[in-house]
Amino acid sequence: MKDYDELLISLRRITRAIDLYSKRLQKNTNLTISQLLVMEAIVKIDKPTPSAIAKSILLSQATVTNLIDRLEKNGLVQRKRLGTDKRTVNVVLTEIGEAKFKEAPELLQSGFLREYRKLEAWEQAMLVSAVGRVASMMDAEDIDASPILALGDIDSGSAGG
Amino acid sequence: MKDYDELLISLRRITRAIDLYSKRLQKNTNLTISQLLVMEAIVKIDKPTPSAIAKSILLSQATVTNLIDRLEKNGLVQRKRLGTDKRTVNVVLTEIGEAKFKEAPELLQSGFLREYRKLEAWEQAMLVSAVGRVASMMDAEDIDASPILALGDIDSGSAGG
DNA sequence: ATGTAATAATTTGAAATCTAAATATCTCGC
DNA sequence: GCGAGATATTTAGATTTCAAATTATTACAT
Repeated sequence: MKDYDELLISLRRITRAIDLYSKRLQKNTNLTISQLLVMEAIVKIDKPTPSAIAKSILLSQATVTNLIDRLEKNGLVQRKRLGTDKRTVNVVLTEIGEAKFKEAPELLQSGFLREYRKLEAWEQAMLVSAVGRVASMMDAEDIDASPILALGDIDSGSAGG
Repeated sequence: MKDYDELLISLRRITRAIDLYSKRLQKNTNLTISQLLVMEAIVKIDKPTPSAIAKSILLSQATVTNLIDRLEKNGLVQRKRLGTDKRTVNVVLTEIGEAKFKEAPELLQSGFLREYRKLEAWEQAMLVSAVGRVASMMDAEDIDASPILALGDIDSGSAGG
């Protein structure tokens, strides 16, 4: 039993719940949370390029390219090279995309939102702050990464997988 | 701007940090967090079968099968049909697996753990409790999903995964 | 102008994850 | 012993995600 076991389990529950919700969404609307996030970013950002979108929703550029591929294939967005710089791609919603986006479901489970909205303001603030704190501690630059590397390929010999 | 935007962003930061850590681990040790969780479960559980492992680490059976495949290919675990019931598979660590497991890295970023362990006990408890609460709210049965489920299949019983 | 470095996007390859379907085995009633 | 239904596992198919390698274009220095 590690001192962070309970936390780890809670985090896995959260991750899993989000994933399952995303998959349910896809089944019902043919859109995943990530795809919706991309669409939201397209609407929000001034001149939405893949890299700007990636930065705004915390995904890598490669992932965003992939998501845009899917959205484009489904006719919801379109790539256009508008600016003078021919490297950059601008992504816009098609009419169908706009329509779908307007009636898009929430990005968190309705069950969660119902509970969350029942809470007192101070309780919500407390949760938001706690989760934010965990996030900061999680994605901070990991200085101690070295000990891991120092063990060095614990495995330098074995099978590649 | 939605009322849960900040929370959503924090959750994405956490998810991403975990994923990146897992990938870094794989690069250095050829093991991911999920694979380590499976190994941990094998050690902890009495007669570890894929389904028991899946239940204990909150993954679907299919995912665990996949992870065991990978571990087996790398020589860290072995499948054995020990019991009288020939359907069930028992998973055991090989010697190599045991050795690797002993020197396995932590399941959360060292940077996070360092920060976490600096906190007062009450602060840790507060974070654990807050994250646990979010998890409960997240993976609770989603009653409002009814529009979807109401079609006839509340799935009483089975399936966990 | 020409070549080198930087930037934007995409492609490639690998892993995790799910549901649903397929396979193998077991239990129970007859 | 045999068939129906239950249980354990695996396979199939899809998506997300990343790093690294590629491709295309721009910016800068000589």
